Amino acid sequence: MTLQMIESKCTDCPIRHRAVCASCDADELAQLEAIKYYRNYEAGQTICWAGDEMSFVASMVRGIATLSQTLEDGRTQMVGLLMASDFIGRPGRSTSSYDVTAISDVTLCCFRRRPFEKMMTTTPHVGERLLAMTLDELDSAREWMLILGRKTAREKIASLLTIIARREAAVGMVPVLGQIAVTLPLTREAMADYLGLTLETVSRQISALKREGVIALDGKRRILIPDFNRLISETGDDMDGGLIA
Amino acid sequence: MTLQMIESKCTDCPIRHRAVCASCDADELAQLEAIKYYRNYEAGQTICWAGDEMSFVASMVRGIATLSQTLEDGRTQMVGLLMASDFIGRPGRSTSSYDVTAISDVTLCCFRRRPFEKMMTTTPHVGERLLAMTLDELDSAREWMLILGRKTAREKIASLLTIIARREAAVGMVPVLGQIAVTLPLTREAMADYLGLTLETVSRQISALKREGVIALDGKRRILIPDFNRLISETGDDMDGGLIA
DNA sequence: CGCCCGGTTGACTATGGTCAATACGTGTGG
DNA sequence: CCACACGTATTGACCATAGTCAACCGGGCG
Repeated sequence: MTLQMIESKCTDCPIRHRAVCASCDADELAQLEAIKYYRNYEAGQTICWAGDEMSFVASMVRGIATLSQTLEDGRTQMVGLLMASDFIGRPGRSTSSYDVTAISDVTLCCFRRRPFEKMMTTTPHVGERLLAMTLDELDSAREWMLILGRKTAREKIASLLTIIARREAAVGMVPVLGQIAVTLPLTREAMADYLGLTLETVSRQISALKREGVIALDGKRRILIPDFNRLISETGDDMDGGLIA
Repeated sequence: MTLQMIESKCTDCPIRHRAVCASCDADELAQLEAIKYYRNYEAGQTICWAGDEMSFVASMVRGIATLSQTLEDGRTQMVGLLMASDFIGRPGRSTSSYDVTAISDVTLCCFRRRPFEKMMTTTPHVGERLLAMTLDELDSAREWMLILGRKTAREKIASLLTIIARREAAVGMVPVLGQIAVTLPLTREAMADYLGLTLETVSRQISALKREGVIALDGKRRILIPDFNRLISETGDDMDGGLIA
């Protein structure tokens, strides 16, 4: 049992300024406070199955979870990677469209569905923030469509690594001078499900990138990136830059 | 020059009840009316390029357009198919993230960006409706991720045909008894860009489905579906039904 | 100790991509 | 009117990338 972090005050919350509540004023925050409760999940637990009734929507407070779809013959495709401050659930729909799985220990800040939906119609900031977040999600989903549809296995791996590195950087993990380290929270199989590959192909491509010095491994899950631009040049994208000079 | 359909009154508009203005009341509609204007594009014209400054957001009134992304070596992936009532543009961002191309003659109902964004903060219904539409878009993007990442070429074609058939049905094209006809507005190349395939593979798979009697062609662009369930069984999805008993 | 899980690697195969020839329909100009 | 070119689609031969099946490795834990 890892039941830590039973936060109660929104004002102390680590995701206060990035989650769906980010632009709420004190009064709105109080309303949210009244309908919220925390839930914890252990690594590997399923948060919900596609088709399940969901009595709440939620913000990810801590940990990592995946959103995935499965064909009946077992092929699965991950369609979202949820990290701290991401939103779970769809206002206006009471069943989940996807399997949601905790892949590390996860803490959710849950809001009961009905009161939350009501709040969306009465207070402007929640809906506005949710729209902005949804538009961002849509952009990343479309970025993934490009990766899934048009990139080679090697480019897919490089793209995944740069995306995770950028997200970790955005959340505030400071890059060590010159050498960026990514703790990638995914098994080879999970990466495969994300990238539309098999786990063998993922393993082979990671080995190839390692062999050629594009990345280095520290254990199985920690990846060191000696030259971020080199990695970016393997993604097939524009060398637009963004993170790192 | 096909400058038809210069509608002016929102109340007569064919997309009045499905577009971003769907849930507006009379007063809100009047405000929109004040900032709107129409634009026409011919088949093949580019509405805007990725990175372009966009001074407006818009609703598709008529026609079909595509949203696509291109890698610098020319590989392109379509990330959205816009039909009547779909929304173009992203409030809060002034440049387009994607290439938008008219593939049939298109009429847009454009709203000047600034006033539109202002309206989003002052009137609730526009933002709410846009959120609902964006959530739907996100769902279809994720459905496409599954198709792109995990389906075979044959399943991809079958999936595309069922999706277009369902959308045409939703818009009100009545299926002929037993025999559904889909007028697919896409060239083989556009289908390939949508499905993450080459145009040759698209052509081969369509020929195969025709050879086996799953579909029949009427010209190059019109596809007859004698048994919709048969086609669904080729998509790899659940036989959940939905359209047609 | 031995099992299990996650990962790596190898040998072979299959699916879809590449390159190229051909067909078909439509509009243009001699 | 026909010849031609152009854009779109079809088909074939060959090939490359990634998938399949299987063996093996190494660490953690009962």
